[in-house]
Amino acid sequence: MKRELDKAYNPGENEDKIYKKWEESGYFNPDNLVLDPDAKSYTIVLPPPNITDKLHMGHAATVAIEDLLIRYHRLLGERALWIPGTDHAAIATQNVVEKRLLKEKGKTRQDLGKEKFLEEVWAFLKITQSTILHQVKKMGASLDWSRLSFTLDDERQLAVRTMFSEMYKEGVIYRGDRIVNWCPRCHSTLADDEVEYKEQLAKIYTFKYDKNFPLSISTTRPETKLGDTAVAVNPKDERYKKYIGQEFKVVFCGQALNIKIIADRNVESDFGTGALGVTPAHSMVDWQMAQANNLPLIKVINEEGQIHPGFGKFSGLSALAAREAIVNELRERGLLEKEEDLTNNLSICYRCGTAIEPLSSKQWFISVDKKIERLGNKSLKEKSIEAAQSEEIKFIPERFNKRYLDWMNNLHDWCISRQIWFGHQIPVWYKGEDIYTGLEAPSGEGWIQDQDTLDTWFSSGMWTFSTLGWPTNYNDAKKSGDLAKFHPTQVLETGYELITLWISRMIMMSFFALDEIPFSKVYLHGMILDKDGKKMSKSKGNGIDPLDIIEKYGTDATRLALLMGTTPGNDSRFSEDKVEAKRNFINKLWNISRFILTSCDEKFYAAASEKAPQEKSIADTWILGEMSKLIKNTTERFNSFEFSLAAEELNDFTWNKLADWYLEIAKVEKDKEEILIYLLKNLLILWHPFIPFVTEAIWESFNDNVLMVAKWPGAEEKEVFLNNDINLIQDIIVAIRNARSENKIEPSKKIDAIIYAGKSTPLILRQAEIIKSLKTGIASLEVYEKGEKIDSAIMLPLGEIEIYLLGAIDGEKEKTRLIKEKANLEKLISLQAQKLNNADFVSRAPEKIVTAEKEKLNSYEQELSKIVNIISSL
RNA sequence: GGACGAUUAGCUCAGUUGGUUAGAGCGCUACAUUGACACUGUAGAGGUCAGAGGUUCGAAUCCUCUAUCGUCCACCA
Repeated sequence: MKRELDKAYNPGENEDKIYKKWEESGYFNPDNLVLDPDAKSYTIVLPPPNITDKLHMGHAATVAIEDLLIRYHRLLGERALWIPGTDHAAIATQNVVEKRLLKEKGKTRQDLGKEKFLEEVWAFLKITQSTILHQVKKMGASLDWSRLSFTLDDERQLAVRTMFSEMYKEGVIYRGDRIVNWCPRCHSTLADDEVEYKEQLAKIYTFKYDKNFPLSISTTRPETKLGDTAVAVNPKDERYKKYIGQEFKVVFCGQALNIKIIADRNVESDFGTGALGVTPAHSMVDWQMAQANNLPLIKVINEEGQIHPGFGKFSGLSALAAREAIVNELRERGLLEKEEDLTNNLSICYRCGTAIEPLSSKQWFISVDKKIERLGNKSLKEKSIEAAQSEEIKFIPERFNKRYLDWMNNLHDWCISRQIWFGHQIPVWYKGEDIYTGLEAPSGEGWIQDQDTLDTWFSSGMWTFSTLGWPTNYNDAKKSGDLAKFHPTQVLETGYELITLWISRMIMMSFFALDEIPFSKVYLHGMILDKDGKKMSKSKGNGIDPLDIIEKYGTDATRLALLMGTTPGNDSRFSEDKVEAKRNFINKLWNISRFILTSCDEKFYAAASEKAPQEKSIADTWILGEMSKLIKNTTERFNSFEFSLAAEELNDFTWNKLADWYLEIAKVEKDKEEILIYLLKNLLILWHPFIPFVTEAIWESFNDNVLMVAKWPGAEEKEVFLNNDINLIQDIIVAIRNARSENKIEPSKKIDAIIYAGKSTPLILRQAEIIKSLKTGIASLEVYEKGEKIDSAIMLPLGEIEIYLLGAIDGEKEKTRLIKEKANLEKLISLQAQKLNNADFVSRAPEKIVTAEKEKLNSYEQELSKIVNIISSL
C-alpha cells in the first residue's frame, strides 16, 4: 500500500487518472452511494452551457463552486446529485452556424433550406458538445454523467411539448398581437433583454399633420406617423387641456388619419412640443396608450422594414427612404417647423447590430398575470414574487433579492415565439381556422405545424424538473422516481446576469408544472474579469481558456484561485499570479503529507480519522484543539456559503500552524504518529471539496477507500486552547520557575534543530541551546548567536496569543503590554456594565442582544482576572 | 433618469450582527540553505480603511452628503 510520493506534486500525471478512478467508482451517481436510509437529498443542476463555444472562466467558476458544494454534501453522507447538461441556445447557435456556413461555404441558411441547415447545426453540436463535456471533466466535476441531458433531446422535447400544451389548456399561453422587437435582418423577434442600445445622433422633426390640426408634434421617425391614431399630451399641460377628448380628421402627406387627443401622464410637457403622436403599431409605449384608450392599430412597416401597401406613394419604400420623402413633403407644404439634432438611444439587435423595428405581430405569449385556479387562484408572477418575499427562495448575496423582485414586479407577458429554425418547434398545428395543440400532430390530413420555435429560455426554464423525468415522473399531482427524490433542488448557482433571463423563468415554470419552487437557494457569483478588470470577451481577445491554465498549474490550483479571494455577487479579477500562489500551496500540502507519511510507519496509517488520539504534550493539545476548531469553522463556513473564508482558515491551519509549528515540533518530540495521521486524514477531507485531485492523490497513497466518499469529520468537543491559553502560560511559567529553582533544568543539552520563538513564527536554529521544560516538552529556551546570548524566551504556539517572551530582554515589554491590556479591559467592563444598567437599553433591546451583551461582560471579566493573575506572577 | 455595488498596504483582495495593536496572497528589503518542501524558511518595511459631517464610551463596519469607478434596469417620442 505504501507508495513513495514524488518530491513535487505533478498535477498532469495524476488528474486524469484520478478522474477515471472516480468515474469507475460510480459514486458520481447517488444511487451507488452507501447511505443512511433517511439521508437527505442534495441536488444541483449544472447551468447548461451553450453549445456554441468552449467554456470560459465564468463556467470554470461555476463548476468550481458547484463541485465544492456537491463534494461537501457527499462527504456529509447526503444523497448528492449534480446533473450535467448542455443548452441548445436556439438563436445563438443558429447564428454561429450561419456565420460558419457563410465563411466556409459561402452559403446562407436559405440556400440550404431548413432541413439541410438543421443537419449542419446538429453536426456542429456534436463536436462542440464533446469539447464542452471534456472541459467540464477536466475541472474535476463530480457530475452524474448517467443523467446527462440536453435541452433539445427527446426527453426534453417531450417535456417542452407537454408544458406548452398544459399552459395552453389553462390559458396561460395565448397567441396575440403585440409590439415586438423585430430585427429586420435576422427576421426574428427579440426578447427585451436581447435588445441593446446605441447612442446615435438623430434628427428630431417638429411639424403638424396638416394645416388644420391645432398641435405640432415632434418625432425622430416621421414615417411611422402614417399610422398615428392619436396625439397624447400631459393631462396637466395647460396649453393643450382644452383639446383633450377631441377628434380630428387630418390628411397627412396624402394619408387620411383620425386623430384623437388623449391625455397620458407619461408624456413630458417640456420635451419637444409636449405633444406626442401616438403610433400604436410601432412603439411599445404608444401601444400601451392605445390599449388604454381603445384606439385602433394601423400597421405601417412590414417585416422587411418597408412601408406596407395602402400608403400610396410610400408603399414599398424602406423606412429610411419613406422618412426622407415625408420630410421633404412636409417641408414643401410648409408644415415642417423645426429640424434639430438630438442624441438618442437607438435600439439595436444584440447579434447583428441592426436597428430594431418595433412592430405588431402575432406571437405566442406566456401570461404572467393569468390567475391559475390550482395555484390558489394566483398568477405565476404572484407565486414567484411570494416565493422570494417569504424567503422560501433565498438569494446569496441577499441584495439580489431586491433586484429579482424589482424585475418581477414590472414583468410583462413573456413572448416565447421566435422566428428561427433551430429550437423546439411550437407544438401547434393549424388547418384553416382550426388550431390544435398537443404532443403530436393531430390525425387527419392538412394540418400544418407552426413554423416558429420557442425562446431558448422556455426549455432551460424547465431545467430543474425536465432533467428529473418530468412529465413521466409526475402524474395526477404526484411525483415519483427522480422527481420525488431530488426536486426541489437545493441550490441554483450561476452568474447574477441570469436573474432575469433564467432564474425568474425557472421559478415560474416550476410553479406551473409542480406548484413548488425549483430551488431554495440562489447563489450568484460575480463575473470573472481579466487581470486589468476588463470583461473577458472574444472580440477583445483577453479571454482565458481554463484548459490552458489547468495545463500549466493543474486543476486544483485553478479552482482554488477561483474560490479564494472572491465573494458572492462581486466581480473578481483573474490573474496567473494568483493561480501560481495556489499551485505553490498545493505543493506545500503535498510535501506536508510526504513528510508525515515518510515519518510514520505504515502500521499507523489505519488510524481513525473520526476520533482524536490521546494527546501527550501541550503541543498536541494545542494542535488537536486547533483541528477541532477548524472542523467546526469549515463546516459552518460551507453551510453559509463563505467558501473564501473557509479556504483561508484551512490555509492558515495547514501552512502556519501545522507546517510551520507542529511539524517542526514533531521533529523534536517523538511519538506523534497517530496524531499526525489523524491530522492529515482530516485535513485531506476538509480540503477535498476545494482541491479534489491532490487530496485524493495523497489519500490513495495510504488508504484503501476513496476519499470522495470518506466521512466528513464531526467537530469533537475538544478543549480549545484559545480559551485557556492564559492559564496554560501561567502553568508553564510556574513550571519553569520551579524547575529553575530546583535546578532540574539542564541547560546544556545540544540539539540539532530547535524551535525558536521570535514574534509569532518558528525558526530553525542550529547550535543553539535549548532548555526543555520538564512539564511541557517545549517551553523555554535561550538563544545564542556566535556564542553570545541574544534572547531568552518561553514560547508556545497558541493561536491568537501566540508567544510570550519573558527573557531579560522582553519581559518588561511584555509586562507593559499586559498592563495596557488590563486597563483596556477595565474600561470595557465599566462601559459594558453601564450599558447593562441602562434600564432603557434593557427594556428596549431584544432579549437576544441583551444576553449577548451580558455574555460579553462575562468574557471581559474572565479575561481580566486571568491577566491580573499573570501580571502578579511576573 | 432609477436601482445596486465598489473605493482598505505598491498590486489583487478578505474583514461574519460596531470592540483590545485592521489581515492574507503577490511584490519589495535583509538574512538562511544537504534532512518534507526554492513551488522553501525567517525577519522586516509598507495603511488618516476615498473625502466631509453625524450617531456611539468606541466606527473600515451604522446614518447623511460629496467625489471617482463599475454593473443592471428604464428609455424621450
